[in-house]
This record gives sequence, structure tokens and C-alpha cells, in this order.
Amino acid sequence: MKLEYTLIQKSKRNSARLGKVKYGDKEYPTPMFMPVGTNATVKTLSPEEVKETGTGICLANTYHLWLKPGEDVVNKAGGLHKFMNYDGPILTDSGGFQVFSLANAKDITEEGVKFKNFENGDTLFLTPEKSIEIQNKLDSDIAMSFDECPPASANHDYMQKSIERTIRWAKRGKDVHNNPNQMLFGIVQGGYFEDLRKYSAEKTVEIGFDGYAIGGVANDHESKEHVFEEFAFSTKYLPEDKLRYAMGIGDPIDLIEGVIRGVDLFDCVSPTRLARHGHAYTMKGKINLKNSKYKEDFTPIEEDCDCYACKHYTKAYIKHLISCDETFGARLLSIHNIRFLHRLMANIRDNIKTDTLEEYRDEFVKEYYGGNYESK
RNA sequence: GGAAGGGUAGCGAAGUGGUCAAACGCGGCAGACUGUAAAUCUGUUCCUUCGGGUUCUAUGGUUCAAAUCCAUAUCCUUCCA
Repeated sequence: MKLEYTLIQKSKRNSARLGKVKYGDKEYPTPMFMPVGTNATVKTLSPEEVKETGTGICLANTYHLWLKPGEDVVNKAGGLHKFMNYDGPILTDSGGFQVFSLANAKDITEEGVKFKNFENGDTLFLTPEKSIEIQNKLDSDIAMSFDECPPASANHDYMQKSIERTIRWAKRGKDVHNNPNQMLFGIVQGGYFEDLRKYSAEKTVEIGFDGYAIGGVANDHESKEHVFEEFAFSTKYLPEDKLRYAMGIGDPIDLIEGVIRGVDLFDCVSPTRLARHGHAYTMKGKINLKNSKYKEDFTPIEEDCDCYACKHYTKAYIKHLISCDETFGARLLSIHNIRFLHRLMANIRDNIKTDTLEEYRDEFVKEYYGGNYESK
């Protein structure tokens, strides 16, 4: 079964949109946050726990599953859903981000990208065709085009050559895509150059995809101001009836500002990575449970949070688990942080309905940053 | 009773005359983290009014100079009786 997106309501004051994604007999509202499960698992959580937090779509990664256990193993298992026992929609990233995080500029050619396998030194070569073939076999519900994700610091000249290549890669990938149950998304790049974002968006839309992603945002400590503008530079040139997905975005304020600029989907490793590092999101700001001040704090992370961790455990206990390096601590914090982002998205959707999202944003900034917010 | 080895910062452990306020690890205290090479990484960890002050079991000594050499005391470990 293929996902179907329906646009329900548009803000009159900004680009925010309310929509829904239909998946068989299930429906999920957008805008939505999608947790990341790189190795076909959201780290430390069972699929039941992932769903319990309110997750609809979750991610897995082409690059990682290609290396281990190999797409053929997943395919023999009956596809990703069966393999990892997740019956919700799954989006696979193409390996494009690994071009940014693992490859050097000289490893990137027209044909594809050379990687060094950090585990055994093997030289690996990934092409747009290969990425799509792997994703077809993995049988995810949304496949991503294989893109180059250049650093934010790349100059106009490099960025232009890069997006032109990424557009050619998108076309090559689409040409070999043959999984009728799988959506295929194109990816807009272009850094902080509006003309390049426009060009990239228009050319990608010309090829025609089931949805469009905004890539290369918040890459190397880009200012929030730039990130937000990149959202706007991109969505401006994307069709209204298709999903827009800001890749790798997950800082709470970025979600709100992203929605205001017309983004429907977000994913990020933050809630789970921060959790493993002892941090918890709260509506009053991010807290570090490792701090000694929580040693005897016998209150939940957030009084009014409905997650499993907040309903049953105290900060003192979770701090203790984290200090002892117990997985259960990371698990409780992962549950809370993912639930937090889903609650935030629910608030965002409520405020799109009443068209008060900008007021909500201002209120959130006041509460979350307590006057220490710097968007530049 | 005899023989041997040893006591170094919160803990473990390097250092055997000056470059030692003393490597490194752990623990502690903080910080970072945005399509996961990340349960990781970074900083800091004797006191200080940032000039300096006081340290390497204790005391005394040798020396221009001692964690480092000598003497005594004390505690610990192992082996023998």
C-alpha cells in the first residue's frame, strides 16, 4: 500500500499547512515529527515503545542497512516492516547525508560517491541507482533520492555544480525506481543561496516526485536565521499538494519555524541522542539530568507530560540510571524526548487550526529560552 | 620472629635529584550534540583575593635544589618460621 497525502487547511497568515497521511487504514496528521532508526531500530526502544510515543513514520538508513545486514537479507526477511516489526510507515534516507558526514569532496564524482568503510577499511561506492535499488529492496514506504549534501560553507560556484549533479542523480534514481508501493522524494539543495534553492526546487519538481525534501539545512552550525530562510527559499517553489520534508531538523524552535514556512515533515536524531547523553526536552527548556541538582529531585521530568517516563519515574531515578550507564535511563529519556516532540507538533497543529501559530511561537520562545533566545 | 616489597591528589597508578602542582585511567563537576562513524566528544578537577601558597605516610637529615638520596618511626602486602 502506498502512502497518500491530503492537504486539509492552509494558514491565511503564513505558509503553515495542516494535512494528513493515509497509510492503509491508518491516518497520521501533518505537520509531523519522525524519529530516526538508522539501523532499523530507534536506539534503545522497541517498536511498541516507538508507537506508544505517538510516532507515525519512522526512519531507517540505506547506507547502514546496505553494509549491515545487506539489503538482500532485509528483502528475504520480507522487507523492513517485517524485519524490524514496525507496521507504521517507514522512510529510508538515501545515504546522501553520509556523503556529507563520511566522504571527502574528492570522493564525489558524476557517477557516484566513494566511501571508506570505517569498520574494516573497505572501499565502497554508492550511486543514485544503487541507492534506489537498495531502498526498493528494503521496501520502505518513502524512498529518498540520493543527493549530495554539501557543507553550508560551500561557495556559490561549488553549490551550483553540486545541485546540478544532484538533479541529474535524482533523475537517474527515478529512472530505476520500480517499487509501486513506495513513494519517492526529491531533495532540494542550494545552501543559503535563494537563487540556487529556487533552481534546485524547480528542476526537481520538473522531474516529478511524490514529495520534496529540503536538504543541507543546519549542516555546520548554520545560524537559525539562515536555516529558517532556507526553509522559505525552498517551500516557496514546491507544489502545494505534495509533502515537504525538512531533513535532519529537530530542534524544537526549528520545528515551529519550519511549519510556519510550509514544512510538513521533520526528522532528527536529537531526541534519542540527547537522551543517551542524559538530556531531556521540557517546555521550559532543555535540561541535563546529569547535573547534580537533580540528585534528590523526586518529581517527573515534566508534571503535565503523558509519556511513560513522566507517568512513572522521577528525575532523581533517571539521573541515577544515567550515572550508572544503565540503558533503561537512555530508554526512558528517549521515550520522553520523542513524546515531547510529538506533543510539540500537536500544539503546532492546534495552532494552525486557529491560525495562531506565530503567537504560539512567541509564547514558546519565552518559555523555552527564558529570554536567552538568539536566532542569529 | 625472619625475608622481601611498598605507602603519590577522591580512588587506581606513572614518576627514582632540577624541565613536577606531579603523566594516564576512573570517579566528580560542567559543556557540546539538528537526514546517527555519536550510550559519543570537549573542558575542568590541591588552595588562592590569580600576586602566589601548600603538597607525594610522619619526623629529622644530605643538597644550591628532594615525590625521588639517607636515618628513624609508622602502616600495608607477600613469602618463610
